[in-house]
Amino acid sequence: MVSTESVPRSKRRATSPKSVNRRAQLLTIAAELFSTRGYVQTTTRDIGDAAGILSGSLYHHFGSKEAMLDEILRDLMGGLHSAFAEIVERTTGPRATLEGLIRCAFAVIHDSPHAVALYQNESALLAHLPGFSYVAETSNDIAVIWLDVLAAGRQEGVFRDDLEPGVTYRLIRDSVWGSVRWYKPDGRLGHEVVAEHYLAMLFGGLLAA
Amino acid sequence: MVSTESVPRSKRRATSPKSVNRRAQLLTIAAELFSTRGYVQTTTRDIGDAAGILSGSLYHHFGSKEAMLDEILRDLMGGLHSAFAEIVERTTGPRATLEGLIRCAFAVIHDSPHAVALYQNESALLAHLPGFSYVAETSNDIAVIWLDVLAAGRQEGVFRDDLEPGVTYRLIRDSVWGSVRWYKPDGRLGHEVVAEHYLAMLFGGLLAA
Amino acid sequence: MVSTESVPRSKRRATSPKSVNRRAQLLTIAAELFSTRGYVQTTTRDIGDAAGILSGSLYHHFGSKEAMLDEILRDLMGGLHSAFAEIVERTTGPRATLEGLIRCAFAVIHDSPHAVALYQNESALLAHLPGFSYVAETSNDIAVIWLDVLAAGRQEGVFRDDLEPGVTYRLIRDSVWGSVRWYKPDGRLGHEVVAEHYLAMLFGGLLAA
Amino acid sequence: MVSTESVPRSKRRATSPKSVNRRAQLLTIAAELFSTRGYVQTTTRDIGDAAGILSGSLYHHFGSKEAMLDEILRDLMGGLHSAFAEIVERTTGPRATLEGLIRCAFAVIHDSPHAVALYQNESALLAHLPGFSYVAETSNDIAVIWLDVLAAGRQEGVFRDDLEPGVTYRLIRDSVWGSVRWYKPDGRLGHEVVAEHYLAMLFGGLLAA
DNA sequence: AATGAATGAGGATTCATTCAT
DNA sequence: CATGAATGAATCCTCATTCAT
Repeated sequence: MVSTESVPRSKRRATSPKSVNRRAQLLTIAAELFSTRGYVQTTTRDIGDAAGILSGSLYHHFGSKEAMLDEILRDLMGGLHSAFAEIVERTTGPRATLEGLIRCAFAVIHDSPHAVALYQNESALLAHLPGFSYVAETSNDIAVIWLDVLAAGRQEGVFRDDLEPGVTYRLIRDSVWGSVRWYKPDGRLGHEVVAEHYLAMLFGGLLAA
Repeated sequence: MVSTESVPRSKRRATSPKSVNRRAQLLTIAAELFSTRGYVQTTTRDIGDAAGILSGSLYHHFGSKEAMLDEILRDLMGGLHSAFAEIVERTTGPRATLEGLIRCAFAVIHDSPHAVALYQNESALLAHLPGFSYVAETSNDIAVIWLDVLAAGRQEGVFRDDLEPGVTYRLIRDSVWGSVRWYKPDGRLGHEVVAEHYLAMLFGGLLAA
Repeated sequence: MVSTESVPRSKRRATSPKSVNRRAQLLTIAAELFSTRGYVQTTTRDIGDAAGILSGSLYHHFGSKEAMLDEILRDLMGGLHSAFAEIVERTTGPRATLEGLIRCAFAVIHDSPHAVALYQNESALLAHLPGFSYVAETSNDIAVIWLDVLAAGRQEGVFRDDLEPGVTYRLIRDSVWGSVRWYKPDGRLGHEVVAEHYLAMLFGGLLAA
Repeated sequence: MVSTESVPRSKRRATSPKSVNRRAQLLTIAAELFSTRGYVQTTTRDIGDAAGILSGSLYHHFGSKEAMLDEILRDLMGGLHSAFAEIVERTTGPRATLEGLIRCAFAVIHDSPHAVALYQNESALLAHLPGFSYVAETSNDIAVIWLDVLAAGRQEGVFRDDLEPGVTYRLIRDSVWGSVRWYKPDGRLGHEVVAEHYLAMLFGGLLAA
């Protein structure tokens, strides 16, 4: 997700490496603090302390604390949207697509737990912060993608007819993303296992045959 | 909401009835603000403004802002626990019990959306606030209740054997309580309908027969 | 200036008197500090110290340091404009009017030296501060008043024909308002004396007959 | 203004010529910024930006931001004093001398508008900045020169007897130097014209014959 | 019960300045 | 000469809380 792709290894040394790394380091630190303590509860001093610099020095890299939040969320939302869009293109059939989306979501939670937690936990804040409307907007775009899959599956008779896609989507979404609060990236329960568990339950139902 | 309506002067004297009402009024206002803006973002002045008094005057009714949060959460958690315990006693069979628990949860969301949202959204805060450990504790007690039902159902062959109760519980919990973020108490979709929808999906699965 | 109009005299004791005074006191203190140290160099702590309260307590009375500056300047500019307009109405003939304007200006400097000094010294700041455009605007309105008098006097043959009103106005204005930097309100040289001196020099010229 | 123009590489080595130029360039930039935004409001970053370098790099040329201000003002005050002294020597008769001083002042405003504006606008700051007492001192020396001329002219019967030289000096000074705020060095109104206008008004008075 | 003035402990941000590279 | 990361002190402002009236 933070990709360090095709930059010629040789040229790497020159301008960016240190500064780019520093920014990324700081963002990682900030994301973790934001997600565990909450954005407002996290002081710039907390971030500075965790990074080993003074809080004022953060402003050499970022315009404000809010700018850090913005960068974290923008990365997440952008990556999320394109990842989902790609899955829709790559798969055939609503069931396969939905499986792909769900597996992808759990993978993202595994890779960027802090950013996702931030997005999950700070909804109240984000709704009121000017300049963060793109979060809700991308959220909506993503909802459209998932909804289309659910609606198509119902249309095609793959998904049950008595379940309303709008409600179904929300219920699925909350199960999936809510897992960020209990999933441990380095625990014994891998994200693929959790995904498989959820898919089994979602598709087959809780009841024994 | 800001109302200072005409309460007969005579009735004003009785200390308890009025003050009890006043406390409840203030808590309702606070819960709404806390849940929409976030606890930290809500200032005592916000609450005072909404109640038509000055922020300092809140301290005649409550010891602190935190005390208001405490009272809101204590009411919620207590009610939740006893409601769930009662359902366990009143019902027979894991399936009926689980149905009861889920219907109850959606009903609570309908009745106390703000308190539930508070509990959902402020997890990061609550984990760090001293004096609020009871929230996590009651949370745990409740988890035990639900887990017991799921485990018993699996044992009895009512629920699928390949689904691990611990994971299942979390997935169900997040779907159910997560709905507080989108459920509209005065919308056209009643809480019973949502509960029914979820139960259908949970028990029968998403796939068409 | 802060108007306490039609409130029944009897009830007056209740709310305003203290707070109105406090605001005025604080503004007086702020104006003096602003004008002697400069607006930016004056810290809210300076103001608080001078007022005997903590800097944070200023925010009980004013929304910001800038709001204090605003109130000071708004009072000055408003008073200035209406005073000049009144003089134009009350006098007849360009010479008498100009005399009136000049005497009034020196009187204002005597009465509100700090506010005038502020206006004189912080032109660079005021030009860049958003929300303070009214200062330049009122300044312009006032310039129009003075210019009209000068132009009329030249037209009527009272003032010399070889002096361009635009330039003349600026030269007069700077002499008059510039005196705020050296005039001492409690010195032996009264503002009437200074006005008379300037009028003598302005009308008759520096050369001996 | 941001120019990094093509200076022959060969010439580059000589430490003084290039660096002297660079210093002068930077001072010019600083003077302009100081005079338009105010000294305090101008950040070293502003200066660096305008010069095309980083703020930290300014410290290769100057010891501090204050040192830049100092150099600007020292140049101005020194030049001013010697120019006035020379005029006193070169002219005969109070009237001719005063004319010379005034014409010179307007010429200086034309040549160094930013430095003069700085001196005019930052009086509050300069009075409190330690190490800048020379500004007030030279100011005083200059005042003595002008005062002597005025007093001599009055003594000799060239200037009116009813005008007190001390007050007269201040009124003249403010008109003259105040023009820095509105005079446009590249406008259609040349500084000689303005000087002539002022002299006509000052000597002959505003009233028509 | 409520007011309104004040406290005091932060918290985000700015900025001149330093220094290793 | 210039960079860019960092410092550290100061500044404006916020806000829960107290208390005399």
